[in-house]
Amino acid sequence: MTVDDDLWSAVGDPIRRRMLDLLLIEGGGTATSLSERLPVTRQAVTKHLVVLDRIGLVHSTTAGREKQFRVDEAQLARAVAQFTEVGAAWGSRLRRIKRIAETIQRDQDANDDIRKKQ
Amino acid sequence: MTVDDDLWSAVGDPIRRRMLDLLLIEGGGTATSLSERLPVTRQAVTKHLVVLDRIGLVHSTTAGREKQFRVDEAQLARAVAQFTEVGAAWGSRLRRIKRIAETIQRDQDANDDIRKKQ
DNA sequence: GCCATCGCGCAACCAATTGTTGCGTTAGTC
DNA sequence: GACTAACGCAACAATTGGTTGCGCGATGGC
Repeated sequence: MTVDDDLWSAVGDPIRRRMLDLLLIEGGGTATSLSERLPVTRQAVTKHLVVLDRIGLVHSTTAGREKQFRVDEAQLARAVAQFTEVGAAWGSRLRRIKRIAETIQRDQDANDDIRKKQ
Repeated sequence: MTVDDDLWSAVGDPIRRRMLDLLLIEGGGTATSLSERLPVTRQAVTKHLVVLDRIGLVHSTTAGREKQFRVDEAQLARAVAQFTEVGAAWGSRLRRIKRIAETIQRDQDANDDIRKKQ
């Protein structure tokens, strides 16, 4: 499996990443409910949902006047796998980069802990 | 550290990812040398290099009429850390996603092995 | 020294993506 | 039956990623 550009670029957009976050946290949502927590209009959210739907990262079910979206977990897992794959591809110098990356990640986790305790 | 949208979207572009690949493999390169191995013109590559330079993923040194670019490994490591961070954010909410992703990755690695042996 | 050429930078232009506003339609609610 | 909530669609603007075309400074063969 080579890197899937469509999948990657879909997740590359910061708004779409936040949408996936929200859908995961709340176990689903509609264009309207998502737009209330995002700095864009409902129509913009709808367009993003079309993109995510087209590549299968989300699916929708219509109930009455609501159109509920939820994440396709298997597909999202594929995306996560791509991140690690690209990360792995980076390096004959990977070892060094990976070590640095892990340090950054550890610092990050430490900061999260501090923040959590406040 | 929250996710850095600029860093992410810089690496989100497939052409820029390939550019980083090439720069890593060959230890550097110019807009012209990169464009020879990419399906876009030199001018397009230049624009991408500007983007990568602006966020510090690459640096340039001018020598005569050539402008040599090389990757900033620390910055690239930060990018890799972001991938794992986002992956972890989704994974922590859904253990299952993480498990599936790891399975996909293992399959991927296995395929790589096979390919290598041929 | 001179001139062909190589690598770059800049500007104009085109197409796709991402956002907006405005309006129409359909499904529930009173 | 009227009101409202959720949605779809269309027109438009801004940004982004690509192209072509041109000009300029550095280099190297003669």
